[in-house]
Amino acid sequence: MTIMTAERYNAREAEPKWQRIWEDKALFSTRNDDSRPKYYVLEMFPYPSGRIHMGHVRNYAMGDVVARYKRARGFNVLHPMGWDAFGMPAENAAMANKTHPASWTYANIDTMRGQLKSMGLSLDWDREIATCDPRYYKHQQRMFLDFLEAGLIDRKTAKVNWDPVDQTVLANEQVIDGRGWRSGALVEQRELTQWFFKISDFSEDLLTALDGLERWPEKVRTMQQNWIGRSEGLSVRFALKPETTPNQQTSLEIYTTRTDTLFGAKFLALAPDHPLAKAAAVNNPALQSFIEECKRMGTAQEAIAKAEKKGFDTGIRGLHPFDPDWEIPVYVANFILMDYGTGAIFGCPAHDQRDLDFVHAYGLGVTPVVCPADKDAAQFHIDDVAYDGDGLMINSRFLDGMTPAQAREDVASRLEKVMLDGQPVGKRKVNFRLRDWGISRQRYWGCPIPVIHCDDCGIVPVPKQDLPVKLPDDVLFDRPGNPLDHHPHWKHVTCPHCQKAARRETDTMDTFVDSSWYFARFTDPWNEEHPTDPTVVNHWLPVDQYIGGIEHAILHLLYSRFFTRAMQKTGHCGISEPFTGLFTQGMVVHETYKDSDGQWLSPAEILIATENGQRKATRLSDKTPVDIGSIEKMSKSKRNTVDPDDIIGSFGADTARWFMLSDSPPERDVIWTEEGVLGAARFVQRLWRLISDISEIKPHSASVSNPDRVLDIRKAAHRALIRTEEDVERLRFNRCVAHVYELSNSLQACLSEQSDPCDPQLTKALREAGFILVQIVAPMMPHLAEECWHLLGGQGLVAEAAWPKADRDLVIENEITLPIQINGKKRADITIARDADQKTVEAAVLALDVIQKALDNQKPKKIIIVPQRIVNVVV
RNA sequence: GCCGAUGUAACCCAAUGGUAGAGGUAGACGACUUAAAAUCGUUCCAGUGCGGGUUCGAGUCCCGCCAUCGGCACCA
Repeated sequence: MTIMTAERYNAREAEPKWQRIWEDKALFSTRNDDSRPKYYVLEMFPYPSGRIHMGHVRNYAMGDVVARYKRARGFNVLHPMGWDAFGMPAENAAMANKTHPASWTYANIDTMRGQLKSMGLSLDWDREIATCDPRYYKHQQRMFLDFLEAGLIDRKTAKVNWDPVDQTVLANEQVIDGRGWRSGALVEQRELTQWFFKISDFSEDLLTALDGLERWPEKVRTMQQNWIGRSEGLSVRFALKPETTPNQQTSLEIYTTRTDTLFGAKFLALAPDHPLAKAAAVNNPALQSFIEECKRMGTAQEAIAKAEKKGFDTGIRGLHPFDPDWEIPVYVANFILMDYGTGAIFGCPAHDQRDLDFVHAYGLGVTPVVCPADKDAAQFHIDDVAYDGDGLMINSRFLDGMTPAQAREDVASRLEKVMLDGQPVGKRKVNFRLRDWGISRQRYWGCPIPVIHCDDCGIVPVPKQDLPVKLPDDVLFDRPGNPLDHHPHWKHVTCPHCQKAARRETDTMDTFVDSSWYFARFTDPWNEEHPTDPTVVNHWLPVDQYIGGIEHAILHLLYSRFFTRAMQKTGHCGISEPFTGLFTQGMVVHETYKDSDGQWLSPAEILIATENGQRKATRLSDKTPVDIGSIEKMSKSKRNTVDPDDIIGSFGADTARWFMLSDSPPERDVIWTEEGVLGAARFVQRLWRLISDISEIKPHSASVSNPDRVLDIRKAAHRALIRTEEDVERLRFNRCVAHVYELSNSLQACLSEQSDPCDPQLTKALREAGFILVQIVAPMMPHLAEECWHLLGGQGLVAEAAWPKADRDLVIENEITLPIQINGKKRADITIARDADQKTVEAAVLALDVIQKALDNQKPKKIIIVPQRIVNVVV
């Protein structure tokens, strides 16, 4: 039976219609006083860059599936949206287009809000916040003052990239090959006094608490673990020959985790900004210029690590802690970081690649001290690759024959007893790689740091009743530097203490501060008095499911974890971990295209055709051939972006959402293809036709029935339902999509074999399956689902309907097919009762012809029976 | 450079250590059509990036390599 339906589903009419109905019924406005169990699902809020991109579509489609599903399952769901609205692009736009950062930002927000609304997301727009709104940043300033009072904030110097021509601080991304992106001038490191959040006070807790984050991806926990970088090592003071030092200094403290390699030491190395390096440079112009050169690398770790290893011999000589006759040269080296440990190390080239590269440049020699177990100690030597594995100690006097772990322990306990200047030479020390969080930015478009500098009173917090410290509107971007600093009067204020003339802090906060607590603000965004309401925030937090890009795996998530702890300490919330469930989604990528001149072309400018199985691209305008390039992250510079508006305009939001959820697992990258979108669009029509057909089936009056077919349909529907539940819970949306396809295929096959009118039992089963199909589709394609729900005559809206109850008994099979392997290769299968015991299975297997043949009258060596899984016969 | 990940059919992907295939795209053939699109039906295609190892059995676990991607503290 095929019922011809002439009409097509018109997404452009249907989608706005259902969106209006949802909005009129305020379906997604969440009340804080609802008694149902809470569920907080949050996607990382966007930066208002101008227009949404496909990455947003993917991210928000995923969150919406979870939100709609949990709502159907009876939860009071909080699913809010806002804007990460401070940041550099607004200032760049201001300079380029003479627009004000605020008007640029708010115009972008308006555009993007409209785009998000057209996606049909079940968001509570009543809670919308923008971090650049004084009603938001007022509370952030308040918490800054509370943190200051609680001793969670520090002021100290930090290195910044300085552009000497533009006279401004540059972000790492604005430094290209050691030069400023605008001026092209060689960048220098400069030290500025900056504000810091003392995140390192929480190092140990941030590390150990990772174990409790069971619903976080393992890889993110590992990355954070490595970032925090706890190490147990030893601080060792090397004696210096005083006559070789610039200041009669008698010792140099280094930090190491490899005390076992002490007898392989070839040099000591100082960071270029180590005090001893600076002192040595005073009367040494060559060293001074080497240090200058190091500073020109900027502050990015990547540049420092990739640079060729270079050093400068200071002439200072250290003495080996176990041998006063053993002199070791002290270098300044470009790869030593002042921020880590003591800013000084001893170098053992045989067992550290960086040290090895370094000695190769300066001919300091290599002595291996750890020999791998499978190598001969007399023969073992190091060429270009350092050995960092385990083994036994060699060339190390009293340590020879120990394992490195034993040697580390032995050296530590010996050096604890060796005294130098009345202090032990070695001290055990736990060290963290994690540094304090520098939040000062010398920029306009950020949250002002609410303090005042007074010549007499020092640093004075802005009184809380004076908050917010608002950004001035009348600023100019006609000269480099911070507009707050050269504003005619903004920074000139009177000291709250002594009423004398004083200056406002002109630094603003890192935008990561804004995004470190927005999830808490969403719980009570209307609160004018306080950042949060304790009852409300503790009811909603932690976020049950947080979804966002893997690029935030470390900084944003770690800062938010710190900030939540700081809020807890200052009474702004009662918990320490903000996100119990985390999911990191992959990127949206697309093919790239170049014309014959090597210019990037956008997908809209080309036509792709298949010739002899080969995909060929031509330019639409002049039919010239186009090179199809590699698949890359969508970016404006490569012109391989697809505007969600275009897709939503031509196919509808459901098609865009469906395609973004299908195919690739959500944590992986997804390739945006024209074929894929067309496939998704076709399925929208197919599903609509299928449901139309089901809704039009007429049962005949006779009671004849085909019970097997009825059961098959019911089984297919309930199996799809159960699997969808499991997969939504685990955010495996691509598999949910597959279940929908599978069920549609089954229903379609059944439908095409039926006569009209239809068996009444089967009619009932098909209608039941139709409803289930619509409900499992609803979180993914909500508009189409409403339309189908309506066709089937469902009560009310599918967005309000309770999730159907799966009948688990239906999907249990009594007989199973068991594959039979001989020596691990599949050779046969048997069908046997599900609950058959091992002996029955074994007898059935041995009775098989193939097994008899393979055994050739021998006894099997072994029979492995994995119940309900597989049988392997070893012959 | 360091840290983290990924690599399966022409393409995207699936597979608690247990039959390499759930699903989609593309292709081929057929039905419908004057024809095309759409639709429906049938069907072809890999031994899992490379090299070793553990195991009765490896896409999955371990070691080494290659390629690609994310992060590296002032992009968000």
